[in-house]
Amino acid sequence: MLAAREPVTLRALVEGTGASTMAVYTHFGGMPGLWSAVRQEGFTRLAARLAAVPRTGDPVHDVAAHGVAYARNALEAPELYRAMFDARADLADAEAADATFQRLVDAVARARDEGRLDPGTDPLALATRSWAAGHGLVSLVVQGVLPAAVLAPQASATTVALLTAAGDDPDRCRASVERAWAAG
Amino acid sequence: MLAAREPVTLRALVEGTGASTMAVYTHFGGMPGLWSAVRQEGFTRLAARLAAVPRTGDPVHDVAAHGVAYARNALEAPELYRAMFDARADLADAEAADATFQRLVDAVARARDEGRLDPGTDPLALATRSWAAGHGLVSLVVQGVLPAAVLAPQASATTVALLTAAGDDPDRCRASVERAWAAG
DNA sequence: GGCCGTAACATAGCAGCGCTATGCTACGGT
DNA sequence: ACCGTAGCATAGCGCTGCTATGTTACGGCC
Repeated sequence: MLAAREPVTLRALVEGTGASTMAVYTHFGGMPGLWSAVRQEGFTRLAARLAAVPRTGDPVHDVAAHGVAYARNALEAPELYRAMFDARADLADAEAADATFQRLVDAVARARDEGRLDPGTDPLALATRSWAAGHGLVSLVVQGVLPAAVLAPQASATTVALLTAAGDDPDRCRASVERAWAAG
Repeated sequence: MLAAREPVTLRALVEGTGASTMAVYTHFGGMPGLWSAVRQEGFTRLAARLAAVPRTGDPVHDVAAHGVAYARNALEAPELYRAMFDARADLADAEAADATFQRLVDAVARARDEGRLDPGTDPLALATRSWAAGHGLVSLVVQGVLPAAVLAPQASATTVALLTAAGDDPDRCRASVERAWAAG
């Protein structure tokens, strides 16, 4: 129904399922609970995506690969991505989202610890910066403001800029990041 | 009503105004039209903000100043910013939004033409990159996912990274950008 | 100056929404 | 064999955006 742009109403949901509207209240407690479950499903899928990113010998590539996985997850289920960051429902499952975000923080920390980034780099701050930039790009694409074709080159360029500013060698960084986007 | 987190309903809107629900249909054609007008007002205010950014002798500072104005506009009316990018209403006033965005493109082009950025810099691409990153950061802050305190340092760092990657001198860039954020 | 066409509005009521009170039904423990 | 409980179907509540209809007030025309 999300993909078909149909309004998601309680009555339309149960129609054809043989169940009544009460089933939604038994299992989800109401429409807000159902939306919350949908959002949680979105974070679960994203977490699975990021967990599937392999750890290679190139930590900068791995950081970029997290971004690729993030973008692919959003583009393959844009409605779910939009629901995840919908403003009308407060996201109470912040701990699950935080755990997922921590994977990116760890990847950044590894790139620093293995000497690709400045020793003084704050992994949390850089990961936050990268996530925010990627989120903005993905949001605008998912919403149709920007065409999907700009996502890969823009995300790639932004990642290179952020990691280069954090100390990585520009050429080496570009190679690592573009390899991640080419593979994804 | 947006600021008070109250649901914006037709009947609640006209209550106390002496008008009836029909006035909304006469002037806006319905609730979607009213939301569209609200969003357009948001873009109008943003355009006014960006138009008020003075042109100084430092084009990189001016680029960053556009970001500062963008962020201030969003933080001073977060509900309006959220409405502007609400997914449930398609934004048909894309031409107005484009005209506003063009200001940033022009600022980037000036920074390139005055020699601060690489001659091969694509102003549209770099402006898009900057806007997307800023939009992501502002969205997460406005939605309460990130604390407001991280906005200035993160936006500043991202801007420096993007403009440095485009060819500006790192130290000079940092000085220009941080001066913009300190002034804003 | 008297008339009317039109634009704007108030009123009442429509279908649809999320939600809940109530009663039925089918299952598991004693 | 019994009953307590979990789950669900039904009916209906208040509210939503919206519309059909009647009313009013203003501006152009003879």
